Amino acid sequence: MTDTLDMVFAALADPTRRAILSMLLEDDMAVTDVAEPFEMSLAAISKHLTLLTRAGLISQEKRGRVKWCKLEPDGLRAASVWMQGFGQFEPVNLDAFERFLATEIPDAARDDG
Amino acid sequence: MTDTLDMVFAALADPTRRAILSMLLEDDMAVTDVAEPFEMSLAAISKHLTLLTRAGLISQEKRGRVKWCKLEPDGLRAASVWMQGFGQFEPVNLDAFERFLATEIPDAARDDG
DNA sequence: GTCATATTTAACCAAAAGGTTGACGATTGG
DNA sequence: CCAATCGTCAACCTTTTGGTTAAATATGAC
Repeated sequence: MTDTLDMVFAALADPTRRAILSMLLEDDMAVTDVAEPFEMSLAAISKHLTLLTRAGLISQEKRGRVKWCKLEPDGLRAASVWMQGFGQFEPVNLDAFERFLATEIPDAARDDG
Repeated sequence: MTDTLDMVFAALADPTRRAILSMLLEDDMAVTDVAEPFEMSLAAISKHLTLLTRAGLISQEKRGRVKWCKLEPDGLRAASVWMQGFGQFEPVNLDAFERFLATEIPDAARDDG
């Protein structure tokens, strides 16, 4: 599963990972905090996060001993374009979406603090 | 995997199934004809088609001994909506998000379109 | 009726997915 | 330094996925 579309769609196929993405929509989070609401081990969440990172849907940056997870909305672009091919759907307007995040959810749109 | 989004995204995660959907974009096809370009048994393709049907992405209608496969683009809608919002359980953001849809993506915000 | 065609089902298999626990390396704080 | 915290890795397990082949079912053609 090295193809981008394969990885993105597979990443989205799991409800835990979709929930993680929704959480990250509000704000960047540390791995431990991402894991907190789930009834599942930290190791399992860590694997989900690795998979989301490889799919390009999030990025992870280590600061001190804490690893911060950040949504990468642009990771959806290839999938969105593919779905557009089916006609009747509008593309996900990611540029506009990021502007939306910046104005409506200032914390989540921080670039560098 | 009974959740609709799970099934749709999982269905899209396989390159064979995406190729099948692309083929059906051009025209309805019989199972045998769908299978023809693939280097894989007819039984395998039959399973892929069953999965696509359960995900709501295609429908199959038997006429005589031939089973016709037809694209159901509307099956992508839930996935498309999820991707637009990148998640849906943020009550605070919903109003703003709909305003966002209305201004940036007029077509997608139609209720009866 | 018999044979060919279209498709599914059953039994099987290897590999991948998703989870567990426990040990480990890195970092921070007292 | 020592202990606690953060996160990953390794080993393992079970279930699902994606494929195979062979047999079965249903229909059409002659």
